[in-house]
Amino acid sequence: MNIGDVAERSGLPAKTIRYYEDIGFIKPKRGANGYRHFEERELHKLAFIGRARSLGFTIDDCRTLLALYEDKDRASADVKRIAKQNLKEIDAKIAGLQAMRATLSHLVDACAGDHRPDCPILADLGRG
Amino acid sequence: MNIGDVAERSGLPAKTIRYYEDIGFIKPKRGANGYRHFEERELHKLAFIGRARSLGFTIDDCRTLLALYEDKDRASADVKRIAKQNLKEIDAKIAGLQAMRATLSHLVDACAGDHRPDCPILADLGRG
DNA sequence: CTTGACCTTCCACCTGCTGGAACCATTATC
DNA sequence: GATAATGGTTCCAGCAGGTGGAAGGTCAAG
Repeated sequence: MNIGDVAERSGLPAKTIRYYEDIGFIKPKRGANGYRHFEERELHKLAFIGRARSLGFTIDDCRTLLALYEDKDRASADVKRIAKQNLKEIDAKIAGLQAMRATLSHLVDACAGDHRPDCPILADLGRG
Repeated sequence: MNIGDVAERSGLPAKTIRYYEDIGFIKPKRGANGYRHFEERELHKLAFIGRARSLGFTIDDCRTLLALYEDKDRASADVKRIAKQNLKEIDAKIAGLQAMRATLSHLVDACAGDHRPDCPILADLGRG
């Protein structure tokens, strides 16, 4: 497979795949023309990383997960620990966004949204 | 006021204030010793930006909001439109995180977390 | 033979700061 | 007056996680 096929099948942009090679996730062989040649195994890994990233794992998490994934002797406890930590971080992010949403929503409701210059949103931002 | 006082009173790090000068939010006068000299007005603006940032507005949003804030003839409708757009984006982020949380939480529950190598989290990430 | 899609490398840029080095100014203490 | 702590200044580099674009090589079709 060339990079374009892998991009399509993994859902990752070709740019990103090259970047992932840069940072050492994959090491595709090269053809005589210099083109990267990917095996199923690499596609698989990239798809793994793509899913992990979309679940909010950092690149560093991915490295660990990948190592665990490839180590047949690893304990599931290690993976669970990382996932739980990630879950906690997601919860914190959600809570932060919800607080932000409440404040903003309150201000939007209070704002008439008409053609007069009076605006509670700016009044709130400018208080103090 | 020197930058340290402004940092304390606005809650923004001095580094960030210098950065905000760099990108043109404020233009403090300079004393004979080269020190930045801030007026109340600048402090006010910085606090405004700080609050807007903490509500999830981008730097670019802040520019617009500040312009509206300083324009006594602006309509509150403009501000409301920006805030509503921001609210939509916050909602989308929350929804994304919640979906992510559901998937991950499900996997964490399914994972025994013992010393055996069998791990549903990795199994899920590696499917396909 | 040319067109166009695909591939390569490299370098810069994005957001929103943050850290550090190297240096000057002010103030408090001895 | 010397010294040290605490300000302030500049500039340069870097974080995550890529993205955009230029300049050029390659391949398959018509």
